[in-house]
Amino acid sequence: MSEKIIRLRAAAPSEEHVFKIKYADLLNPEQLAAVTHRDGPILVVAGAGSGKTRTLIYRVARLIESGVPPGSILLLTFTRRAATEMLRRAEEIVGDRAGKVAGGTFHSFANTVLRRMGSMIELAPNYTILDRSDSEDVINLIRTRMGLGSRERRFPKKGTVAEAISMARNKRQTLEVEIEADFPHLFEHLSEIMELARQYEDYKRERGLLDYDDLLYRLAELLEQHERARRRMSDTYRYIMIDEYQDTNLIQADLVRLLGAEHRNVMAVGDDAQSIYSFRGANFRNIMDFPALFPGAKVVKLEENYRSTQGILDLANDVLSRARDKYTKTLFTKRAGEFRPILVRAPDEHMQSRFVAQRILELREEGADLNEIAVLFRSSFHSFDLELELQRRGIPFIKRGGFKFIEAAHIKDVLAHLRVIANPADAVSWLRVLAIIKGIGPRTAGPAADAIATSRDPAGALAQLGTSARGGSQSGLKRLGAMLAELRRPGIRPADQIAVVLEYYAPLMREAYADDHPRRERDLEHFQNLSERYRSLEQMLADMALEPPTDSLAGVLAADPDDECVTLSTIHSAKGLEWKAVFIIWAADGRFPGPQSIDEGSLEEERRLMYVASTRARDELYLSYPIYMFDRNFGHTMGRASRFIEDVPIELLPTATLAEEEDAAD
DNA sequence: TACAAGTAAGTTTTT
DNA sequence: CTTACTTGTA
Repeated sequence: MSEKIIRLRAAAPSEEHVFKIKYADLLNPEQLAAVTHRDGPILVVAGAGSGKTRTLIYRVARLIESGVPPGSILLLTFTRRAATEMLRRAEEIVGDRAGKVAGGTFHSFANTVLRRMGSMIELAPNYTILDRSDSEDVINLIRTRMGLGSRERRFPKKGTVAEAISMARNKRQTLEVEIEADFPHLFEHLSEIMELARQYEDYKRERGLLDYDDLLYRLAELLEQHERARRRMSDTYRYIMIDEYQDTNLIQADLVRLLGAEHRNVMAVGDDAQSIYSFRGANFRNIMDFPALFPGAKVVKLEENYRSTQGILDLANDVLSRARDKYTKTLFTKRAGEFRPILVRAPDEHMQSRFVAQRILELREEGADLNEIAVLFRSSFHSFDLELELQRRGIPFIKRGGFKFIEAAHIKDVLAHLRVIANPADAVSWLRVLAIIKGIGPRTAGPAADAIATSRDPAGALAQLGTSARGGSQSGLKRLGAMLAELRRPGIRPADQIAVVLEYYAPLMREAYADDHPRRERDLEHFQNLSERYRSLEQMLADMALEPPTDSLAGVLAADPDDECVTLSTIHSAKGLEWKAVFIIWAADGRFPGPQSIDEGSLEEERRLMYVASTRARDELYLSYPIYMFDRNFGHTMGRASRFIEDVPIELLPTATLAEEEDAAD
């Protein structure tokens, strides 16, 4: 006869006294609801400036305080910067425990997992990550090999083909559907492009290459096909948070579904009105569909804005109110202030630049920190004239977005040498490495690169090539072989490897870029400095592909990063950031929206972009455009205000015109 | 066959 | 400014 057992349950530590942080005092009721939510799916729809980041940070703190091990929290963000910044702020609240939280972009997370578990799906752990231009190089190579693009029938450019292929994958569509919908002008080449895409896939698989899309696809493949991997992931990461959910695409949503399937502890945070990445396959409907992905998801809305003054919000709301898809959100604030944004009509581009520079100097006089000022624009080249003007007046700035340091040909050259060390099967990098040598052109380099990459003994294959090669290339190949041997020295640090490459590459570069090699040499020095942080070559290469230094080339040279400086940024790169004073330049039809955004779908996205731009400002917002615009196609034309602000009532957006100062006594 | 030099045309946003 | 393609030269 067994005795009956009565089990005692531990008292639920439900009350707030367990927590050191007084959440209720620090957060509004909606934020609090999101922060104190513990288990199960939750969607936080957070308007611009509504304390979204704050909410995420306190949720991390709260989970940690509740006894959740920091290592079992995964924070997926749009950039690594965003993740590190959030975790830094969480550390200020709960101490360095927060540093153990796993965080990064979808791509970097996928990379970490695939390096560790990729062998389960026949993926060698030393794969190389192809950035966009690498992919284009591969596509170009295959195109030439297929004999496409003869004189009679022009073939689309590699960039366009790469874009179509990537877009199809990001939207989970067949190439055929994608091309028909978004690239109708490529339709006549459909069958060739499809064959090219097939060969591109094979090429990557055979040579251990992964492009950005592969990182996501192969992680999904791993999780879908291997119960064990899926279990391990969801055991490791019990709590998942995703920031900027409106800019995820279907594969990313799939990854979230797979990662959260076991425990369903998933928090998605985003704002449908700020969806600006559809060109990357993002779909703002994703955020609406979150409750369908995780039925029973709690939904919290944050609508109170803590960032901007009412005048700025009035303009932002007005821009959004004309959107085709009506959003229910209307931002409001309790912040007092009479400031109204102003639309400045400049006679020409240079006057616009002078206005911005002058106003920046005035703001500094008024006591503003230069770090609190930003100039935003639709396309990276819109700031060229302003950059010159700022330089002329000695106003320090950094530029974000646009052409990146890492994309410069000479940096890519140096990286290619390191990449063939990390992954000898990386034929794209071999191609680059070989083509640098004098006497070797594309005709020779192509097959040679493939021979080396697929060889069991790449170093031997290279040496053999050196002896059989004709003419002048022999000595070059010999030098390359010797240099690579030195790179393979066991225990060598990445920074020293770069030093070895530079010694070899510098003379070659001086010849190849005779006109401007001093500038490029400074870049290489900068690169060498960057590399000092790394202890593993693999990590450095992955970082360079996934989270390259965000400063563009111009910015690196223009300012010491420690100094106070104005930020120039594309609107895309300004996402999630805020400044005291913001200028939006080139707010002109034909630039913003640009000439390629004439269809209704992309116009809607451009409008959201204007919304994002204007909600970056806390206290002051200036929009401007030049009246006389020079256009390559139309010559000089009269500029008009961007259609997104054209109909804004003048009370919400007063205008001003620039005039030269009268010549007073000097 | 490799490559320099010259011409013509296209140019968003990013992991 | 970059890239793609042509032409001329070694």
